[in-house]
Amino acid sequence: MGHLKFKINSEYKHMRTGVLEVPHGKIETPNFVPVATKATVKALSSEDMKELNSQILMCNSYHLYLKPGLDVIKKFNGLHKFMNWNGPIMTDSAGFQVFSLGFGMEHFANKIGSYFIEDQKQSKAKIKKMAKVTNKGVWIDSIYTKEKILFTPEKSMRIQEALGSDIMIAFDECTSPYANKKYVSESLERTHKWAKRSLDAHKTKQALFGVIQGSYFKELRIKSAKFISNSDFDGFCIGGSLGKSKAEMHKILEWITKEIDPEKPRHLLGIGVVEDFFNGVERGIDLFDCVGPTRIARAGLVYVSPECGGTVKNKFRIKVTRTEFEMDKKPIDCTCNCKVCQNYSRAYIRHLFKSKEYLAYYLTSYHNLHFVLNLMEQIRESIKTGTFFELKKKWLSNNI
RNA sequence: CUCGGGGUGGUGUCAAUGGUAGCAUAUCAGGCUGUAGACCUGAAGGUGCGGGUUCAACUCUCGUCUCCGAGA
Repeated sequence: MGHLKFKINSEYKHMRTGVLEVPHGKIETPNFVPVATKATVKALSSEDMKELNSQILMCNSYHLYLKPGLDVIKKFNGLHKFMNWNGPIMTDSAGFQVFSLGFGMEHFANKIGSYFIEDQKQSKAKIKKMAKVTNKGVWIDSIYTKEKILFTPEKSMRIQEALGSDIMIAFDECTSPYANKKYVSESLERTHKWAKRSLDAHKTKQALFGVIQGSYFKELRIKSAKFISNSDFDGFCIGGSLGKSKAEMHKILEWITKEIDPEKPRHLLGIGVVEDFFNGVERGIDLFDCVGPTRIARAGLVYVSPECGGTVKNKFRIKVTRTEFEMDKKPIDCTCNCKVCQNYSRAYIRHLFKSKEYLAYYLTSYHNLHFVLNLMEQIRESIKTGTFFELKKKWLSNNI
């Protein structure tokens, strides 16, 4: 067991608020973990993240192992000094790259959206998959060279030790949403063996979370939840494909949370749009991470509160690059008190995008993260005061 | 005025043997859920003008307008 304390303060139905304490600080839960894959939240600095009251960041083993490499990070005694971030850091194991650079790259699938974007034509470029799974580990190509690197549970642990994260994640196989039950079942056996190997290779006091897999198969999800919960992990991650619809994702979460130790923190990997926060928290999720807020920000998509009018299709966001905002003096979000909304207009931000000015990415990334971190704070507050469902209703009026 | 060389989407293009007008960029619109991708997908948009030859003209030809260069 690593250095981690998790204290649950209040519970309301299946949801709870708590404080997760790790060497570099405390994290109030439920909370959102901004993703800083290559030791930076894209377009933002560590000082910005502090200003945004982000309580933790997530970095990535695969990417940092390739660049700058462990020698550089060891020179700084870990990521915290290297990236000038004093707060908690969790590190992903490279398990997601097994999917994203493997099946995902070959089939242009993403772990959630693949079912919902089938009507869209996919890129014409033919890309070969860059990951090959074996029982020993996974051969993943470098994205920079053609070099093939074997990632194993032991290697992932060594990388994460060098990164010095507060919370490590066990190396797993993130399976494709298209994988059939036979494959997922075999993969799950492998992931469970790897979980044991990660625990055996765990030599430091860093906390270690195990990953529950099993795709959308009830039997496999429950099996995985039991197995990981009975192992000596400090917390749980829920990974992999979460079904073909939001309804299915909610069911999967319910199967899992019933089986796992309620005293330990639960992290839902890679999930995080507005409705997911409400629906996840309601089913007992403590932490979310997601690239969504920062990725869509760089394409001009910015979050808005329901009363500020999103699009018909998605009432939580607008595309600030649209012609209709050319003369718009209003801030991105009429209720937001972030520094971007206090100081800049939609028209100006639209102009920055049209001119390809870097500031565009900064302002929209900043706002989107403020938005989700602020929303999580509201959710925490609502659990404490027993007003969660009122808040949920205000945001998701039509029961998403 | 003379001689020469040009006029192809908004822009660029020594892209198109007389035979489906291509590419880039800009524009417009979608999309992105443990970040390969400040990207991907889609749409709209053109042969300066007028004749002639031909089954068929951006392409050959005549005229005209216009731009560039040189000369007077």
